[in-house]
Amino acid sequence: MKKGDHLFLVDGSGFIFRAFHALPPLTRKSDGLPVGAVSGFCNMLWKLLTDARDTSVGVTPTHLAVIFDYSSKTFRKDLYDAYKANRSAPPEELIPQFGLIRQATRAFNLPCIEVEGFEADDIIATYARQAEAIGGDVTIVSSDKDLMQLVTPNVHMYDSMKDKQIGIPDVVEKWGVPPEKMIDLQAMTGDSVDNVPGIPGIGPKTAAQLLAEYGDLDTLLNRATEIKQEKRRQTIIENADKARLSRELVRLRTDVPLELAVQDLVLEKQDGPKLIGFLKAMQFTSLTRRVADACECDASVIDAVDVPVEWGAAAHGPDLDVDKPAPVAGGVPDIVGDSVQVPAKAKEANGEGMFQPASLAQSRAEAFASLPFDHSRYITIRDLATLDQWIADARQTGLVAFDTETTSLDAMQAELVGFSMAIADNAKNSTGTTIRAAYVPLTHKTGYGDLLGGGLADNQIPMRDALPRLKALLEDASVLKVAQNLKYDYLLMKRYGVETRNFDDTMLISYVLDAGTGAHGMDPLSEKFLGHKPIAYKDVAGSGKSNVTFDLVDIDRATHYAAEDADITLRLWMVLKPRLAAEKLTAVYERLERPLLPVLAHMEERGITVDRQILSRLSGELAQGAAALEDEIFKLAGERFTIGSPKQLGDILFGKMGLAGGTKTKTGQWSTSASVLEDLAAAGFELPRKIVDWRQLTKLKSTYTDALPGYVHPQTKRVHTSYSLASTTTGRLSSSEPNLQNIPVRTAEGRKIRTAFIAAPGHKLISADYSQIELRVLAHVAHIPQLTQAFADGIDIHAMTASEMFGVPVEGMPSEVRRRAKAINFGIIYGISAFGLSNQLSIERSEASDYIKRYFERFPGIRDYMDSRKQMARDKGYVETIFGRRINYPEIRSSNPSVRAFNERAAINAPIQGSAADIIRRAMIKMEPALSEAGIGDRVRMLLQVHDELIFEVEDADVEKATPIIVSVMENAAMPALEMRVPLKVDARAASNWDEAH
DNA sequence: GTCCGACCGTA
DNA sequence: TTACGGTCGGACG
Repeated sequence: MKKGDHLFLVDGSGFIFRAFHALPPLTRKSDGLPVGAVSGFCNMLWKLLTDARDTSVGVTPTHLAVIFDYSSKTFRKDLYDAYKANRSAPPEELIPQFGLIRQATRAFNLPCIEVEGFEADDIIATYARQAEAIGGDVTIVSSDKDLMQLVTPNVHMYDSMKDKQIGIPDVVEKWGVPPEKMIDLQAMTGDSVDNVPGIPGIGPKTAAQLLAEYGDLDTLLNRATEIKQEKRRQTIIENADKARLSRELVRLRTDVPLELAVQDLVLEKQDGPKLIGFLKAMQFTSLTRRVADACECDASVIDAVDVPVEWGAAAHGPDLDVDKPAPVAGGVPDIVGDSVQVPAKAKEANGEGMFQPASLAQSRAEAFASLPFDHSRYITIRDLATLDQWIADARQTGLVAFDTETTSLDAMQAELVGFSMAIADNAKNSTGTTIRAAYVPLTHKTGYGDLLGGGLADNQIPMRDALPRLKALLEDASVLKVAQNLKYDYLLMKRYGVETRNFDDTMLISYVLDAGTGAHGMDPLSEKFLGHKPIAYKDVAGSGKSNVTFDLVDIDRATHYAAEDADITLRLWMVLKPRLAAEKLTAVYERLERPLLPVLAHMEERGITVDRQILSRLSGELAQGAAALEDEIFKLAGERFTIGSPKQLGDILFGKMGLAGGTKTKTGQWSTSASVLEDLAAAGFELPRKIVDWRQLTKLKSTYTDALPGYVHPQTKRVHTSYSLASTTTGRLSSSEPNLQNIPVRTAEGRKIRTAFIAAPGHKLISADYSQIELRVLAHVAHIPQLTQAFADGIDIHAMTASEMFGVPVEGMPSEVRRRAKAINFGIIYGISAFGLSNQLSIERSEASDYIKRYFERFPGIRDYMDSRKQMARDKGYVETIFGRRINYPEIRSSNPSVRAFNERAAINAPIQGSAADIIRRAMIKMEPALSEAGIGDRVRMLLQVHDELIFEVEDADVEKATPIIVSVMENAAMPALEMRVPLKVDARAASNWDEAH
């Protein structure tokens, strides 16, 4: 190597992480091997080797090496034990790519360098300084800030993904200090990702300012007493040692012992066939062609080389908790199922391969796709001997599908009328189904036409005999119970003293597999997977006026309906369960979905007390207020009309009164939404203001104060909502009848409703809510250093955003500036568009565009994140949460641009909203065991969940003990499955009503 | 009776 | 700009 030579040092380890997040996911066609980073790496290398001159580097390398980390154990770990301690395991798809990129490097005939005990950065530093000393030039192919300290007039960095060269001015522009001060700057700011402590509360801005003033870190520390700001002075003095330690951690070593001298890194000629053999193995068709053209080889005669792959992934997907044995349900029955239920034909056709999850799922789907339903095989069980036999058969096969028939859709009020079972026999039978099903009527009444009606129908097993047997079956952990929407049956049976154990829920399995592709109710699933439209409930029990409760349904008709439900449920399980393993979603189902079912059932069963007197008093006040407004509205309008009719109101405002500024809804009606009315009110019109006020009062009255008392349970005197586990696309829960997730909180008037939600006598309500959980998730998934740092430092996140974007200091910031930043932050989570933001902030579209542009400049990781989610949704048809929950977007490739844009925004939002939902799910699952371990499991009762908030009812004396446990479970909910890059924060408060606790 | 759109409450 | 559920009016049969 001599003066004028040019050494390229490629940061191989850095590239793979960066490429993984920045580039669209890509898998090898033949087997799904993830190869996105490998592809990016090969393309980048090829470009550098062939026409680096045309990139922003502008020169061709004479020497080149690719550098890797040897392992995570380095000398830094000896300096500081916690260094990189909170690094989580790399994403599953990355694992095989580490090895592949090394193999790619060798295929390119390039030296592949790693040294035990040192990071790639140290090796790069050593080579860079050596080359510089000889008089050569150096380009470090990386954009990692940790390498910026190496930049000199002769050493540049190159961000290959953005094709951007980084020199001294670029470092100064980005960090406010020249490269040689980067070490001091990083020593002060620390790095939460690598666990470099730094000085708390000092970010890059402050650090740069201090360095400008004091010159370097030592001087600063020596003269720290001169710092004017009291708080800052104190933390710097207190953390001087941490800063010195941090400096040693971030300072790169330039004395790494190297086997290959810098002269040996000379660029060799490419071996075309060798490279093509590798590229073909990776199935990179276009790069293979380009390489073949360049070296004038005939790619078609070159065989793909054998590339060993370390997959590093279990068939069931990631295990989400390492410290806990996997919950076992259905291991044995799965096998029983395989060997018996698939009709003989499907077995033969698929041969041995069917024992692989994917081919089993495939063959099951085909076997059941249109297997006919034979109702004549359904029986009614009316005697104990037959019932006992069926239960024995269920024990024998270890698997039974069941369904309850009741008098109500409300599991808290329903009475058990009968139950059905379906069993898969161990019989070889090629002529028909191998599933048999039966209905056990228990409390059917005599016909309702009977004047003496109400008596029990004849020939039913008495409840007192049947119930103990049903209990024994449902509580028997050696038998897997399968049901559709089991939470209903679980709660119902719990009220009869039965706690169902070892279960699967076909609705939840479908939800985990196919969220986003349609409903997960039994009827749609049956049509979709079994090609069968089930008997409609209303055809059995009637509808409308002639609707009867199930106990009045004729037992023969009931048998057809009920037994069919159990039959369908078992078939759905056969089809869906193997897909979990085939699609690597078992862990999501077993860790996030199934265990939540009993937790929610218990919450629903507990209910919450609402004070009916408070509500009725509020109703009176609201009625009065609304009546007064009505008079004024009619006077202003000059006529009486139905204020609640948007159609009539639109005619009055924009027709009769001829107000300007109206917009139309998509059906062509005048829009009278609150924002339209607010605009008119701001323009000086009285009527719209009154309408807005009237709407608020009547909304509160009709939706809350009038409706809630109707949900008070006659026996428990409490309100029992119902949570749906499977009705959102993102993994959130929903609440209905009543919806307790939309109780007002924003206005003072609305909050009064919350005062009616009270703790039982001698108890308090504790409300514990996550602070900014979605923005924290965003910081984590998109790797936004400023956000991560701000959360680590406990800084006001919206103010920080405003400060970054508008250059306004946090202290004394006008509230309007912060408000805008806040709207932008939320916009980002929602998949921002200039149109949406301009609406939200009532500003021009062009101004909103500028904001977004500036945001992306300030936080470039955000744009990368958004692009990568869109790309993933397009490539794979789904995106996923940090715990692997999958959300499908079948319409992401729609030719309709607005449909497509909508799906893209949703695909950006879903991983954020869904990851937050997964986190609180984990907290809920862990809550009862944690409280029990502390000895207060039976005295602290979780009642409600409102997306980022949990509400508990606790005996007065236990509040002090319970609160820190609740907070800790919530804050640590992601662990140990996942170490987040940002801390989670939970605020908790206790009071006698929900308003004061919140 | 049942369905749909408009509107509005929550995170 | 994301995700929900409930109430109302009004049109349909």
